[in-house]
Amino acid sequence: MTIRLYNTLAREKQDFVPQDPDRVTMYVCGPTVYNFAHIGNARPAVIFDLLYRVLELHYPRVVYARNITDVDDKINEAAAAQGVPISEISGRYADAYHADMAAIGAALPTIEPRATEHIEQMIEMIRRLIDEGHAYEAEGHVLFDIGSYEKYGALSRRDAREMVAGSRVEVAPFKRNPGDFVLWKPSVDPQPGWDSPWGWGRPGWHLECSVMAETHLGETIDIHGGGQDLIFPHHENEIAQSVCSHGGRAFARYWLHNGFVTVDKRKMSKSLGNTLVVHELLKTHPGETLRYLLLSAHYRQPLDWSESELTRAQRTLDRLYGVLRTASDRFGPFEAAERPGEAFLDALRDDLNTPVALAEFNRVARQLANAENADDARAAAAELLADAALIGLLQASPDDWFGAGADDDETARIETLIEKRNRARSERDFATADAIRDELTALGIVLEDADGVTRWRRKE
RNA sequence: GGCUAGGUGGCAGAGUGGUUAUGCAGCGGCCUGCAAAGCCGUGUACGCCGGUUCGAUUCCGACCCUAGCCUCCA
Repeated sequence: MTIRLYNTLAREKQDFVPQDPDRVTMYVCGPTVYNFAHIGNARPAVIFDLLYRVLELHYPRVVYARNITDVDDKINEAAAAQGVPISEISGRYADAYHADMAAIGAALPTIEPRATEHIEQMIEMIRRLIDEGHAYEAEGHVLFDIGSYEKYGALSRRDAREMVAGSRVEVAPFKRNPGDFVLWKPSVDPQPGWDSPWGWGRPGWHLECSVMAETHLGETIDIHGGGQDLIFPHHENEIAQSVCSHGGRAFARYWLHNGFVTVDKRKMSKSLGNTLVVHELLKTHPGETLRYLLLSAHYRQPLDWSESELTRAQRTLDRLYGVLRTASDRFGPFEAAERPGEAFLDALRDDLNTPVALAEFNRVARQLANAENADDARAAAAELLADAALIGLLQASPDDWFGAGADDDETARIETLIEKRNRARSERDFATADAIRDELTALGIVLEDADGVTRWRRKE
């Protein structure tokens, strides 16, 4: 019954106890919209959306905020390179992000704040930090003084002093401490900017998440999620900004971090040139296949992406849809149960153990395949469909899944051939029947004769 | 160098101090005119070396290997 979550702050699984059970709050770092999302960006979207769905089953109100970073130097570069305003870049890729995430079943969050709509609140937070002695102005910049926050480094378990030695970048001369980070920086002409007490400029990247979380969720939030690479410095900095501008009160109570999607065991990155863009993957694979693969490993583990793994995910889904189709024809129609199965839910409540949940899912599917009467079939299907709805799989109709892409004319042609073949079969003219089947095979159509019915599916 | 995850059967991937994960592939069988689909059966896996224990893949220690963060990054 209890939801258990691995809290990076404590480095252990803990029982999840919300501050206010009537309003659970969750914030997840969203995309910087300067390009198409890659499959690594999709992982947190899918994982935290699933967590949100699980939480919704247990609490009357869950507020999930996931930001869109629409002011950032990378957006500026892309805009400059293409000679268009930054809003065109951020608008285009925010739309693409929404379309791609919808295709893999990751719903929109409750709130999707945009950085550019919170400049006023950002300036306000900076002002508070300066007033409290946590930030200082230097050469048009405003910097956070990490020396002013004793617990800096608690999340990443890093010592700020060591970072001097480890620092591989040149430190700006006006910083008091090499680890001090920018809250506000000056803009020059083509760059976007806003008026502020410190001159015309733009906010630092870390600031927006603190501000948007505060604006929409309050000072202390229940859950904060993001990729493991954000632990340092991004999340560390968020904590510093929020705690110091909130009179020392906690920022987030449970910190969750997803592992990376890798290619050939290496983290996907622009510099390695191994990014796989969701937009492209969707041209050759259904969104559910991408989703199944994303869920097949535990969210904190690395997930090595490959075409062969995608094929496996696809085959597993083919079997699940096949079982559902056959059972529906025999005993359907089916209706989903009100709640997913308990074993399935237990797996998800245990730090979102999706591999165990999927094992349970497959077990229920086998029960459905083995059902010998309508009651057993309906019971198994009800559970399977409720599980499927929660985890976002089997959301297509089996016929669409197997016949995807077939237009009406083609469907009619295929069915005519099937009728012809079945006439031949009933006359025991197997030579003709097999010739027709071969003809269909050549068209990429596979036939299945079962329960006195011939079903067909497209085979790639 | 500092910090953090990992190393499980052919592959992917959970988990556990002593008993079947699950999926994909393979093999055998049932079913089928033959197939396909589905179902049933099948494989003594837990990096290496020590230690604790009646018993360790699971706990402890050392070692080897891999990836990640320390710089923008999901």
